[in-house]
Amino acid sequence: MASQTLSVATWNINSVRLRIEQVARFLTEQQPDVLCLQEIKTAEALFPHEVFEQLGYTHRAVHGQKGYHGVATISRVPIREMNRHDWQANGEARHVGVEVMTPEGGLILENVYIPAGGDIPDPEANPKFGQKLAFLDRMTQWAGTVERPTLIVGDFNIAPLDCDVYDHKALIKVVSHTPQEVAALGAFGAAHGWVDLGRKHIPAPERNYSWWSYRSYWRDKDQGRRLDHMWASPALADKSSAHRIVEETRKWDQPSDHVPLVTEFAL
DNA sequence: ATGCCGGTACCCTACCGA
Repeated sequence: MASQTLSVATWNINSVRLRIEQVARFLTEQQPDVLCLQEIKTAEALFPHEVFEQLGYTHRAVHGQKGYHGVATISRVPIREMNRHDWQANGEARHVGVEVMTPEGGLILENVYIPAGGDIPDPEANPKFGQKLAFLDRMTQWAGTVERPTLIVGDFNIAPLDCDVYDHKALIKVVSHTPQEVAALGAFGAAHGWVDLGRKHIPAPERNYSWWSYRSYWRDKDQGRRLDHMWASPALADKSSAHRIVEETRKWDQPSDHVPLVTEFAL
């Protein structure tokens, strides 16, 4: 049987309703088979299902909530929703897991929105930072139980490598790049042997940003960070054939502060 | 180096994002 290709995208859209036309443009131009969205900022009742339906993305798993957070996985190949983990243990909608049904036996696709963690990198002084670390701990416990080929994607809100930020020394105490978060993400990686596809295909220290602040002085000076990730089980990672960052979306009118990533697999 | 930008909810200011 001829091998099939599957392309998977992830994008923190920062309100799917406000930017539904940008999502439609992205899908039309990039043609991913599956798209994982984060920060949809809507309950499922107001999710723009009809737009995706018309574009051929007839399979959807939406874990939304009113106003904040929320994730959705939409697909033009069959998917089956598996679960909605609450790794922050407070009810926020930050995960949806699906099985992507392919002729080759399928894969598990986990869509996550890891908490940002507030401003102060100290769990005693800042409960949000503690919640971020607790989320990573629960994710790590879960990773040790993964048995099927799995792809975990989304807004990790951590830039792990020195070259994942524009100035390592300047950001070492800034939440998203602190040693404590980087170590917690490293423990997660080790728990399953995840392969960081962004760095498989765009090796360090090459520039590989996925987020730029809305503050103009950061945008203008290209002071970005690599906060968005696609990590694969080892055997699945061997099948990734191409990976790209669609940076142009950051220059569209009223853009998200994150840009999409796309990985293609030869299954 | 800074929510100064940008979003939602709800009632216009508060809260959230990283």
